[in-house]
Parts: sequence; structure tokens; C-alpha cells
Amino acid sequence: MPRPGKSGRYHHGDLRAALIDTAVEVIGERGVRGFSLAEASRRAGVAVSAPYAHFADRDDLLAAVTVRAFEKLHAALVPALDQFTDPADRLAAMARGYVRFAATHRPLFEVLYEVGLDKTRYPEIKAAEQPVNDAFLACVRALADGDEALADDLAIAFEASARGHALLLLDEGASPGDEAIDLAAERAARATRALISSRRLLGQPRSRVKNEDREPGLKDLGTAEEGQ
Amino acid sequence: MPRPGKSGRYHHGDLRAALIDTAVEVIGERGVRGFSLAEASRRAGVAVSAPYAHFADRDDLLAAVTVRAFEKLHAALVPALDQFTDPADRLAAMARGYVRFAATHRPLFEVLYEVGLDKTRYPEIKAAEQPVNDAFLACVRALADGDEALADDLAIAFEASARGHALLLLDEGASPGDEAIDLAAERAARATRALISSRRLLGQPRSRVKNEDREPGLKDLGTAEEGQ
DNA sequence: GTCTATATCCCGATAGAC
DNA sequence: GTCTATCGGGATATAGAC
Repeated sequence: MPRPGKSGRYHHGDLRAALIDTAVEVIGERGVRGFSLAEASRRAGVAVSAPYAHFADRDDLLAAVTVRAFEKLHAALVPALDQFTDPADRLAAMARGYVRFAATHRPLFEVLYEVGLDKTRYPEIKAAEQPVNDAFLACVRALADGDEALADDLAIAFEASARGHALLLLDEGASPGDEAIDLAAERAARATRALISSRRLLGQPRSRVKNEDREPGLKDLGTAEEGQ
Repeated sequence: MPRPGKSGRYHHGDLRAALIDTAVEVIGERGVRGFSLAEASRRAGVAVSAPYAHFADRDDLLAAVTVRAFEKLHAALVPALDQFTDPADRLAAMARGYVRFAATHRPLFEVLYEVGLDKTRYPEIKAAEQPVNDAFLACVRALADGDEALADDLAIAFEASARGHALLLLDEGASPGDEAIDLAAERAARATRALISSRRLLGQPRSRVKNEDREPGLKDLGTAEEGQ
């Protein structure tokens, strides 16, 4: 942690970290695409050329922000997961935490999907993404009972639902503290449970159908239950 | 349909329409935020000042593109809907058509949600949106059996799921003709059926529960708590 | 590591000629 | 309705001083 000291320079202990902070701020106002290195520099109180001492270029800073975004997402999800042992409970909690994260860290959430950086060029991003994916895949597999295809089906349906709920919430313009957040998070959790409950309906008509999944009117939810 | 005629001018029959076309093209490459009036003009082969004869400003052109987007979406959905009478079939078909639209008209799909224009300032957009919403709400209500709250729950869960499936597909980088499109569309349709099938699980613990919807195996949906 | 200065580029929007 | 020309602004990135 470099400290400014007594030097004649009027600057930072850690400009690199400060720039990531201001970048998040700017992204929150202008979006990823509208973000500019120049504006971030201005808000950090340094010359527009200063960032180049810490980042190769604009994309390099965005990559750092993306890493932070995945780390924060993971940090937001873990405590929710630790509350439960039942896989269905855990997956529902993930949906809840995910939606909440989107609303309380909107800029970081946007960054997750909108940076559009080539991840092979920024392996740090893939690395930061890993823990989240692992936690989530573990839940899904536990609910699929060894059926890999079913695990995939459920994983995709869950991801789509959670992300969709988050986006609908953000479209409403919800901001931190808003009561709409809890409502949307709860909706996402319930949709997750609904998908789990009917997960046998998610599969493509593969070679041989497991049991029967005739489309019931409303009854017959029962067959969906055995993985806890 | 104005035609160029013999005039000395070397121009369009309909620059307005041509600009909308090139705008879609540019948005496809650079996104909504990266779209510029100047680039659209260049591709249409006119001076950068020409668009101002047809559009008040950049936003005005984007609004026109948005209107086209909703019209196209509606056009893509109607034939799918006409195929079925059963509400569940219709809603599943809507999901399928929606996902397919996202992949085959990616720029227009992006425009639907990312223009960020004040819709009160552009009532044309609201008007173009209306038919899609109506068709979709009709399906949902038919499945809710008079229960308004359930209709809302299902509507949101469906929208979230469909949009999420579309985004996951686009993130894969699917382009028109790709086989991944049909797969994703089918997944969205099946997720829709799963949600319909378990729609009684979507509701918040409201005053009094309609009949019974104790979910076997999943106890205590009621007071799910905590998120982060 | 940060500054000042600069090169180069693209954008939105307007004015006035045709 | 379109063109040429222009103003004003903001961006990325580099060079060289301290």
C-alpha cells in the first residue's frame, strides 16, 4: 500500500484502485460503452495520461473492473449459499442473491455481460468467473441426480430466469434500498423453485423419455420431486 | 414511393427509410451506444447533415428504429400464435418466436431494451409496443383463470425466462442460420411450459391461498429469507 | 508515477449555397 | 432535400519534462 509521503507530488496511494472505483462510477452513469478513460481520470483527479502507468489501455482497465465484478458477485452469493444445505434451497437463494446483486451493484452487473472483451485475451476474467460457476453448477448437479442432460437443462433454465428477473428489475429503474428489489428477488427465487419442481419438462425429447412427462393441467406436480 | 427521377441530384427515393436500414446495420456492429448518425449517413452515401432533413436528431432516428423493432417483433410473433388455440401452446410458441427473433434480428432485439429513450417523449414507441404486450397478456390471463395476481406472477416469470434465454443465446454469439437457435428456442418453450405447470408456486404468500398448493417435498416456501 | 502538451480522430449540430 | 463547410467538444494514445 504505497502512501503519498512528503513528496512534492499531490497524488495517490493507489491510483490503480482509485481508477477502478471511478470507472465503476462512470459506468453507472454512462454504461460500459459510454465509459471513457478520460472521464475516469478526471474524477480521480489525475491527468488523462496517468492511467497509462497502470493500464495498457482502456480495455485493460475494463478487464480489471470485470474481475472486480465477478469477485463481488461471488462474495454476494456465498453467504446466501451458506445458509442452506438443500440444493433447491441453495439454488433459490442464489437466484435471490443474484437479483439483489444486480440492483445493488448495477454498474458491476452491467459489466458482467456488456464488456464484450475477448476472454482468451484476459484470462484473469475467466479465473474470476470460475468460483461463481462452480458453486452454481454444484447446486444444479445435485438436483439432476446424475442425469447430466437434465443438469444442463436446469442450469440454462435457471440462468435465463435469474438473469431475466434481474434485467426486468433494472428496467424498472430500481435503485439500492428500493422495495422492488426484495419483491423481484423473491420472484426469482420462486421461479427457480417452479423450474426445479417441473424440471423433468425441460428436457428435449431425447432418445427415451425418463418416466412420463405428459403435460399435466396442474396436478401431477408430484413427479418432479425426489431430489429432496 | 418517391423515385429519384432525372434530377441532377444523385439521391434517394426514400432517404428516411434508407437511414433506418443503415442504422440497424451500424447498431448490429457497434451496439446502440456505439451507433453514430455520421456513420449511418456515410453508409447511406449522403452527407452527415442530410439526416437532419428527416430526423430532428440522433435520438429521433433511434426512436424510428425502435418502432421498427417492435413492429418486426410483433410480425415475428403473430404467425407462431396463430398456430395454436391452447393458451399454454400459445405462450410456449411466443417464447420460441421471441428467442428466434432475438437471434435472427439481433440489432433490433438490442434496440428493444437498450435505446433508453424516454417513452413519454416518443409515444410512437409505446404505440408500437402495445400489440405485442396485448397478445402476450391475453395468453397469460387465460392461464391464470381470473386470478389477476397469478397472471402477474406468470407474466413476469415468463418474460424473464424468455428474455434470459434470448440473451444466453446471443452471448454464445449465435448468428442467423445457426442450429443453436432452434435449440435455445425450444429450451425457452419448454421452460415456459415448466413455469406454467408450476405456476401456483410463483405467488407471494398472499393473504389467503386459493385452494391448496402445498408443494410436496418443498416445505416452507413461504418465508424464504436472506439474500446477502 | 504523474504532468503538460500534442497528434489524430470522430461526433452532433448548424449555416448557407444550390 | 441535399451539399459543403465549420464550430465546439470529447476521446485515445504518445512524447518528453520533472
